[in-house]
Amino acid sequence: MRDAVREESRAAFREAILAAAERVFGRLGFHDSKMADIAAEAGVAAGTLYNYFKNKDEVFASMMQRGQKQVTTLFEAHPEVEDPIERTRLCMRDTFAYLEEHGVLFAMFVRLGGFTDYAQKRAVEDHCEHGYSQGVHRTQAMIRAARERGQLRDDIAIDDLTALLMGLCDATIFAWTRAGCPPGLPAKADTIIELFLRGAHAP
Amino acid sequence: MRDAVREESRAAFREAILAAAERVFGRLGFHDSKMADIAAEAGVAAGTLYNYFKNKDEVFASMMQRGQKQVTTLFEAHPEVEDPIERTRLCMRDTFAYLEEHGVLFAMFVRLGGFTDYAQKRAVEDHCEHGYSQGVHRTQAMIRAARERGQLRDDIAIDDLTALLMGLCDATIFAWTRAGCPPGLPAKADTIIELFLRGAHAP
Amino acid sequence: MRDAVREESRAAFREAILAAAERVFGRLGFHDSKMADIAAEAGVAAGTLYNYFKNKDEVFASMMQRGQKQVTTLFEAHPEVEDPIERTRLCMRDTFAYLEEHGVLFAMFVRLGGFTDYAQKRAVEDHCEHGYSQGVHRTQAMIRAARERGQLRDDIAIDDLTALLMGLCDATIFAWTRAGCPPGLPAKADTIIELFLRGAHAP
Amino acid sequence: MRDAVREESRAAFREAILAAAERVFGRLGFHDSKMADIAAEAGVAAGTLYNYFKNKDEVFASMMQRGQKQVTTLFEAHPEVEDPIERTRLCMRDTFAYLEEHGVLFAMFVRLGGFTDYAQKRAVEDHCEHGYSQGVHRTQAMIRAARERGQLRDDIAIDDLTALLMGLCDATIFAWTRAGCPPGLPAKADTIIELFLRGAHAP
DNA sequence: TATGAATGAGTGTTCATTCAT
DNA sequence: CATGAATGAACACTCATTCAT
Repeated sequence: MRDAVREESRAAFREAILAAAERVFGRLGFHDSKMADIAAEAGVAAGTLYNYFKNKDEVFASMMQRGQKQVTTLFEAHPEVEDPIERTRLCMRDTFAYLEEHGVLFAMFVRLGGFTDYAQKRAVEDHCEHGYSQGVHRTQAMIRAARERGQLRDDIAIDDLTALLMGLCDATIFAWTRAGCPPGLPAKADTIIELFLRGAHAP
Repeated sequence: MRDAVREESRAAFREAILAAAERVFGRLGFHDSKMADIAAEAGVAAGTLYNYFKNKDEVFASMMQRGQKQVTTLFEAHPEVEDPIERTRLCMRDTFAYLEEHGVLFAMFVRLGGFTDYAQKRAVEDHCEHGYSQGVHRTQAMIRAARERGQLRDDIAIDDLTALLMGLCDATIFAWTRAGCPPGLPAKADTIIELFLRGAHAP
Repeated sequence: MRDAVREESRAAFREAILAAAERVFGRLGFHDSKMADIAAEAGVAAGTLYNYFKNKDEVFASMMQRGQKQVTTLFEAHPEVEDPIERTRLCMRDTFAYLEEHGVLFAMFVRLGGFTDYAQKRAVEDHCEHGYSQGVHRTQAMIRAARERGQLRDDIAIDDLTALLMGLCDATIFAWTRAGCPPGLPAKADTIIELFLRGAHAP
Repeated sequence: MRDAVREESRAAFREAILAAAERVFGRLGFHDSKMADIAAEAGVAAGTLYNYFKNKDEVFASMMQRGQKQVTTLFEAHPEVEDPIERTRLCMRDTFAYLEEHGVLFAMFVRLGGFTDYAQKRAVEDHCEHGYSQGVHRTQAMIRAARERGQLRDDIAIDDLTALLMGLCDATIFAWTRAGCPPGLPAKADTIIELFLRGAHAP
């Protein structure tokens, strides 16, 4: 029982530290985020971080994993909706709502794997790569399913369609970031799906 | 005259340093690139860098500016082509060819402004912002022109169409990077334009 | 009565901790031995150490004192033997046997007081100094007694004779350590006494 | 020429740092000596140390090597003296004179290899081991030569004779240290040789 | 009283920047 | 102006010690 309480406390600490890390890394990037910043944001002493994580790299990697897990959950929602495109629209809305709540830069991290700054480090590259691959595979599966149902044109490679859809999301998030993260991101999901399906050409 | 020669020599040094910086920053990211690395890559002593740039930030900012200038030039080419969409396709090809030659990570920098790592730094943010804005404005102008010619649907906001097109480029570059930068990037310009115009829906 | 039991329990804890400290300090030296190591070796929690000792220095000092007490006891044995040199030989055997059982590095500590690493620290220096002085005085007393009995030459200062005998012990222990602590150290006591008395010169 | 000057300057810096390290390590031991202390003692900035040595361990190891080289030189002097014992007496005097000039604690390091504190560290253990072994081998060779000339008794193992002589030196140095390093150490060489040859027994 | 997690002062090391040559 | 060594501020990480449970 004592152990159970302790275990719960440990989990709470870990979660608090990771949430703080998400905010700080999101705000400053990997290198400019100091362990002291994260500790302060989490309301603990610097040394405490090392009771939960081996080092800074592990904090970052764990934060990434946590974010990916959360996003993955969102993207596996709505299994009751049969139409893969419609299901994707709903998941996209949920994910965008999640992004509005959580840091945007963190979203970039999830998407890009902290690309320019961190992806070189083998220690966490696998997590990032894995998270990205998951997204690609999920999207590809959806597109394949939609094509089998005759919903998508078949004169374009699946990879290109995947890139199209993911690029649309990415660009939307990016533009939204640049605009200062105004409310209303989830509604963009509809626009994305519309553009993905019909393109920009005049009718 | 003596001065002219000297001035030319200075320019050559600057150019050599920036080219070296592009390679090193592209390879390692901002923080992991040491001034000594850049100096070594450029074949000069570390101290020499400070005769041409005030500090590391300025090296980075100048490198970004240089890249943007080069890309801008490419994007202002083909003024003889009247059709804005066709002109964009050609410019896109040229730009993609440029990216194949130069470092890919550098391309990410140009596009994202070293986003996750560096954009916070006010010192260079303006350049990045400016480079990105230029891209947005150029794209918006093209889309506006195309719409005025009746080539694009008008039930979607210009901003969204812009995000669509830029996102397609971004995602294509990104996917290409992940695939290990195989030759053939320029050809993707056609796919992008096709998808941008027609969308993914089955006919 | 309750108090007596408690007192006994406290003593048992102290002893267990000091025995653990002896092993750990012997293995790693003062600075590389962490309080956590000692606690683990003793099978208690780190915080518990502080219920028995004020701090790390006191653990070390107490451990030294304990070792010296034990060695002192050995050296005060055999009071029934009249011949001081013969008595010394017997005590030396006992002490060497004790060293074979306990850590060798600890033996070095007892002899040198953790000289290069720790003797600077005033907190424990007194104990070390005291232990060493005790050894010197004991040896000097023995030599003086032997000289009074006409057993030792009198053209050499007592201090030099003392250094000779202690140096022999020290060097023997040291060489034995370097050799990997093979069994048979006690037998070296005879060689030491023989060399001490007759020297190395051919007869 | 420029290079020659620079090279000389580098060597001077290295030497100054090692001399400072000798004093500081001798005063405080390995762990309590901070890089900042050594730098201050050498009159340079902390960072400068790292232009000459990879890390603290390397500073220590280099310092040890330097000391051993110097002592080795002293011990290879007087090749013109045929009698090995007489030659050893002369070398011992020179070495004792060197010790009086240089730090005593450093002398302990040379002899013991920083035993209790540092010998665990594999990084430098080889140097220490090597230095110690050299001393052992030199002494053994001398003793063997003396025995072949019939100068030493042959009923005692060479190893034991070696331990005797080295122990005498060690103990003499140690006792001298404890006495506060009074002048007159070189003269002790005669006493050592005398005791080594004749022993302490009354005639 | 035992526990073990929180604490935070302390240190080895890096690297952008300066400057004597 | 090029050089490359000196500088020292900054930071990740350790671990003796404290204290709530």
